[in-house]
Amino acid sequence: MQEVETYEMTDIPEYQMVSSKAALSKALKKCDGPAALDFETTSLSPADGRVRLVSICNKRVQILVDFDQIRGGFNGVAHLFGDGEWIVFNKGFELRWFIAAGCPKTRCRDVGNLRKAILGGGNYKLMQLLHWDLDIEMDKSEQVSNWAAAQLTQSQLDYAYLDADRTWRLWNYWSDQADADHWRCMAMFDNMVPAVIEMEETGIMLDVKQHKKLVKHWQVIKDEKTAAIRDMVSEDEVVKITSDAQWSDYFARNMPDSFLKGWTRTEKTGQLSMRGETLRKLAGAAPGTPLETFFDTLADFKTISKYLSSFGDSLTKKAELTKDKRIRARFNIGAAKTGRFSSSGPNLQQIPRDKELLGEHTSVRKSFVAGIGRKLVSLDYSGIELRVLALLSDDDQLLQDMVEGDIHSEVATRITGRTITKDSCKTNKDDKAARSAAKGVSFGIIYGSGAAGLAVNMRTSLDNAQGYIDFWADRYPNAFNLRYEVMDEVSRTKFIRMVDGGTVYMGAKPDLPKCSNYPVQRAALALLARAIVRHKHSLDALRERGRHRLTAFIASIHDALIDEAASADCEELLKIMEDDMVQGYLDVFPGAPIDNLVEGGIGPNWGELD
DNA sequence: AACGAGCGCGCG
DNA sequence: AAAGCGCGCGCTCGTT
Repeated sequence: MQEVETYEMTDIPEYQMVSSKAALSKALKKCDGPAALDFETTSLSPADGRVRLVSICNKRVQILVDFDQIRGGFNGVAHLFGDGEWIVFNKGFELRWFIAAGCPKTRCRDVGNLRKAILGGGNYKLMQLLHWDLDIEMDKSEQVSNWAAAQLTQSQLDYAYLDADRTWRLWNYWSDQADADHWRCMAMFDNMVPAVIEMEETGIMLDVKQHKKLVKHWQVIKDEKTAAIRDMVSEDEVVKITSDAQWSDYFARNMPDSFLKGWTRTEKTGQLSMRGETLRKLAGAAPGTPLETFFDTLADFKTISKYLSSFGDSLTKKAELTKDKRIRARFNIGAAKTGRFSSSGPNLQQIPRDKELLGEHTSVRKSFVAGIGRKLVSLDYSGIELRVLALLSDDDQLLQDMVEGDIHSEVATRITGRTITKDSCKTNKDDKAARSAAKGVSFGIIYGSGAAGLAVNMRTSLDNAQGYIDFWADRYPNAFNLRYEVMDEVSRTKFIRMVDGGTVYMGAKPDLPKCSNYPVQRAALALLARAIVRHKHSLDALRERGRHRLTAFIASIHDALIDEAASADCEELLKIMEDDMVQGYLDVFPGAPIDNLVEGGIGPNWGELD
């Protein structure tokens, strides 16, 4: 309490209160160019709240508007903002309120996105940026105060105005450093906001009954595994079977040094690693012994526990919180350093693929369904990172192998010396293993791996790994050399310039090997961004003409788009989506080959799309 | 009780 | 000179 009262008035810049439509109109006209804008609202969502205050700040105008003083409130005057250019932080928030007020075309630009265009992505709060960029400390204690109160306190008003002031200063700071390409990149991020709002508001339906059945089954398995483990190790020896640290202590106490010697250790604390992969390896090293059973059972337990804690009741509960049983996750634009999206609350980008789980086919994605009378429509860019690598590095051989066939089979064929195809992998186990190894090599190369890393990851000798790399570098010299060009650029400039015009700052002492994949990952994001914007426009145009009334954009997962639509509309929608994705790719790589670029289909749920 | 570090693991 | 990228989240455990 005391701290809030000692607020220093000298810190508050001067601003005018505006409480009439006429005064607001006059002030907005006076802005004459971009101005920072910030809302204080009575709730986080337009569905159950209203805009109480807007603060506006640029060189000419510094005002705070109380919409409770204006007839019709914010919604009655929102159209007055139609001519302006509004600088905001977290555009998704402000734009939602403009959309709800019937003004979806209001021009908002996100200062966070300008920063991302220059430094690279991240998921930051305004307070952090003010601290890092302007060395300003902000008191956010009023942020959650009651913005519906009849009489707002002076402290609330000052707080509300300050946000616009700070946003404006941040905007000036970053505009001064932006070049034309940075502005182009900022627009790429900004333009995705309407599509993201649609995805976040629509959500994806969970078949709660189906999912509960699945979770119940997992629970039975977990109970079995728990009992089996407890038969072998009592509570006296390991109190908590979910504790990796306790298992580490237990094995350190009970196993001979010869056994412990080869056990992988954790990075920071040097404990015995309890990764599933490590446990499986230990099991494999003791065939036919109780130890094999034990390590396998512990690994099984960890797997099923992961599914239960990450993809079990937490998803059901999220769905049951809503009336329509839909899960509404967030899609955070430019949240990754490379500019990729992240997803949170829940993270829909990490829902398990269908697979054999402990000996039986398991599909979590089947729990994510289309509504009644509807289907899901989904397309992926196929092998987009390798394709992008070929295009960025101008590697004709890699491009040809990507476009004309199956690159992993191609590499496998060259490495083994015998012809391997996707078909031959279906019948020949060795071919399948060789193709999988080839895949490992190509991904290793994309991620800038050396022979040592590749050897560990592929569980092969250093010589073998080096041989693979040599082969790859020989066949795809331009693609292979891209990493050296990127590292050279970073060591000279500390920045990487991306295909969309943005730059990524790698720090004063850049970690060179880390960044060789950044331009590739970023280019894949850039073409997805173009596809997202195009697709949103396509859907809006259809719906404005009264068609596709039930169609909605519901998700984007790195290289994929997902829609939900009335069954009768799906075939047409699939074609539209395909076109939007192809054109998005061509926006970034004009004239590039489009053969076999996208794949996917239509289905009743996320697990069955064909 | 709240928080951060460390670990592990799901996805592209 | 080196050298496998990018996320979010659940859990445990020590600290405050």
